Amino acid sequence: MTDMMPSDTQTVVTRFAPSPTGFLHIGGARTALFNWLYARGRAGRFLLRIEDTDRKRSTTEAIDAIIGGLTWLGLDWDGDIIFQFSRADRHAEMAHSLLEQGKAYHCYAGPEELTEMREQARAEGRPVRYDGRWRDRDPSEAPQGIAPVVRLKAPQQGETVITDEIQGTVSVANSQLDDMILLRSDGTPTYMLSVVVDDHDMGITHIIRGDDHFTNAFRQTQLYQAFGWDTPVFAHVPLIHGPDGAKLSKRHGALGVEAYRDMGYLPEALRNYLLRLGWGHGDAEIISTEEATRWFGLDAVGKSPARFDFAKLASLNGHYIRNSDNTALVKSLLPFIEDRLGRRLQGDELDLLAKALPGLKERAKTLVELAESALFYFLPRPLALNEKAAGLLAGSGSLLGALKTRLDEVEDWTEGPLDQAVRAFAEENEMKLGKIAQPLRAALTGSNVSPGIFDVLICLGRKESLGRIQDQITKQKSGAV
RNA sequence: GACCCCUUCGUCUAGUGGCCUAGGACAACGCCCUUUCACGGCGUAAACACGGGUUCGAGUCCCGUAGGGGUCGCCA
Repeated sequence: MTDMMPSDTQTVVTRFAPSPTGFLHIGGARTALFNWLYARGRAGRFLLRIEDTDRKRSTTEAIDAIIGGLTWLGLDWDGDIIFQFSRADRHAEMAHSLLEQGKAYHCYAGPEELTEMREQARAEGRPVRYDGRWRDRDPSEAPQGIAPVVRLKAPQQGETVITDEIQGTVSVANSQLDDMILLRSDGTPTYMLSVVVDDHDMGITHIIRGDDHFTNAFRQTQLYQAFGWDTPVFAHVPLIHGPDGAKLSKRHGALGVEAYRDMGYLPEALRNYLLRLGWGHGDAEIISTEEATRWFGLDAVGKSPARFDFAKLASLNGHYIRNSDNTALVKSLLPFIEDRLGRRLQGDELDLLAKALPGLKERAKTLVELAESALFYFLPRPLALNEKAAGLLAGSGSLLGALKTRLDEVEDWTEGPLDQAVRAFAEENEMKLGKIAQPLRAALTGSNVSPGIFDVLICLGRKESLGRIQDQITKQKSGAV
């Protein structure tokens, strides 16, 4: 394995090469992350290439989604984005040079003929592949009026070996590989040709990609050999499966990274989670970007597929939320709150949010949860109560009234005096603090769950707190009569 | 079907022949902390797919079986 590595003096160049046929899904995001980490940790370059040679399925929306996803994740690439289709002439030119050298040939078998060939092979239980029927035919036999494709004249004897940094050394008999199409009948290059030429021209030293490309590596190796080029280092990363163990595909639960953003996950949490999916470094779980670039290597990437587990992502996300800088957190949280509130937050409300955030962020696993837990601060009086809060108040009798009388006397609305007043009130009534705090919490927040009660009292302020308590007293009285 | 790959607690993983009566994390459960919920602390339960070898000794090496996955496009 080691002797296949390029010499130490060569700079590492990796690339992420998605096809713009949909959003940036979670597997692609991890592939991008691994490539980014590998290059960044080795003072190398990380390039982005959009594989848009399928003109029918490539969309600008998908390109935007991929760029947006990478940007949100914080994975920056070096230089300009390469659009593969813009290099089609170069790819075709290389195919023609192979044709001239007799290493490729024209094939006149049309789509129907090939389908028929495959169906028959399948029916007879034979391997399903092109049988090379035009490989050695004389050009004079070419039928008129049919545009041919160009196929590689691949070796039929021996075997093709790839040395993969993750999968190890694997060989396949050349008899298993058919002559791949290089140029379509309209003269445009296929993926197989384009990747090889681009990876070579871009000076890619390490190809880190999903395991679904593993068998492609054999065909690509044959192409590298036909061109007389050295192969880059291959590293095929096992795929990510869904929670049920089935393949995580776009139609089976795979989501775009923007969906994770909308669910309230932080990019640093998603990055940390993705990094640990299929890769490990001893017992390390919470891994900073700096540590990740320092530690990441292909030798520690596992060989088996991993299942996606939302619970662990959520746990990591909670950690990153708790440890977020408040100013930055407010910025990412604000859209979630305003979206739920249906309006923008005013200046003094922003101050309130900043003040309340430390108490709030302790208890949320996503920005969605965080936003919902913050909502009560901004809702107008009188507050609607959830079921449990209503139950707490119903069972508290005249407690609120007596408590309010006591709180009315507190002029210095800060933790010390408030704490003192409420505790004194509890002692006088021979009640545990919880018996008082819970109804108070219900009146103040409309819920049975919230940050510490003194924190809430202070953030809300004297006037608003007293007002909210009075609302419930009034409601109780009217209800009693 | 053919070719190739994979298999340690429910999940992600540590483990590269003796340090393993298999470690960590998430989830679960219990206890503590406590004004609720979280956080935090402590603890419990939980795995080397199976069968053969090799070896003084195997989770670690080899073979087979079973299960899972990937690929087999004029898609990428």
